[in-house]
Amino acid sequence: MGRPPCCDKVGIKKGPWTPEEDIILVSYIQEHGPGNWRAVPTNTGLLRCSKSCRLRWTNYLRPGIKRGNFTPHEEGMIIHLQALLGNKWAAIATYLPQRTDNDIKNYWNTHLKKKLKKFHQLGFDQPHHHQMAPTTTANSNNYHQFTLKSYVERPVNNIDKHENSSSVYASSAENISRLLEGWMRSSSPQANNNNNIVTANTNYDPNENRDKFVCIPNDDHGSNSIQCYMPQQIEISSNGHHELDSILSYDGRKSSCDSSRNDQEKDHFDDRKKAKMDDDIINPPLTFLEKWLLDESAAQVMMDLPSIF
DNA sequence: AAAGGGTCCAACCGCGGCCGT
DNA sequence: TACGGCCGCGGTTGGACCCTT
Repeated sequence: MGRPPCCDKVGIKKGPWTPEEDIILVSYIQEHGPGNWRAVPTNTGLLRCSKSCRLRWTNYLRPGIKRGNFTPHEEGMIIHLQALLGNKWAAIATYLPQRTDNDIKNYWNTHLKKKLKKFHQLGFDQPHHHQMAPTTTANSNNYHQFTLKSYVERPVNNIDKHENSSSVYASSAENISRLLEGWMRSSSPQANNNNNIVTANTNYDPNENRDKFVCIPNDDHGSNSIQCYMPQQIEISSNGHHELDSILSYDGRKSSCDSSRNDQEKDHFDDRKKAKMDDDIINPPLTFLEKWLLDESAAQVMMDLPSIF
């Protein structure tokens, strides 16, 4: 037998969220943490399905979300990562803390696709001397021929202090307080209590938050140190190199997350992986992403993009 | 000033994998 | 082991807003 349904469809509210609903949701999550979405509508009295609650939290109320225009740096990363990973927006979002997968997806569909199309029409669609992603997805684009240097060299200390993990909840408070601006002024004592809760949260579980960045230590390639946002999956080893499974294991023929791989294939895959890991201990490799980011040969092309657009 | 078209983005939908029962 | 709900993801939609004519 399965679980009981998370919610019944009858009486479920749809459409835009009200500030009141946001407060209820944020207050609840502050107390209980994100997760167990099935219980959220029941415990909060929200007339929303669990899915809607999760989406609202993930795409709007979650701490550390940055709204507004994308920077050229972010644009470059999206273009780059889309070329590498395809339309894996959630995966791309792990490299862009503060941006949701939904935001990235929207931005891609509304801005970048057009820009790149225009870029192609300007005659930049011939194969470049630098083919960066032989294992890229089936997307029949040539975006992979570009690379962007700017975000590779972005020092961590340029990152706004509000972006670091110790203040992620402050960002959430900003989000919702901005949202609730005006409403709070004329609100009841209850609303003021909620406001206090919103701004005073300390219960946020960092393990639930993908909005993290780590500093990749200097490497030995005669390059500036790489300091960029990286997803949680990265493990920094003692020798300063890191393993990025999601990239390293990416195979253009078959994704590493393809659960349809049969056991035999999996065994071979595991053997190869183990052999590679052993080899890596002796010769710590640059990850595919690192190699890509460090390749300066095509950097200038991408740097010129803004002026072209 | 109004109409029509375009743009943007929050939210919904449907699917597939995971996991509890 | 099978069933069925939960969760996360990518694709799509609808309505508000903006721009052009």
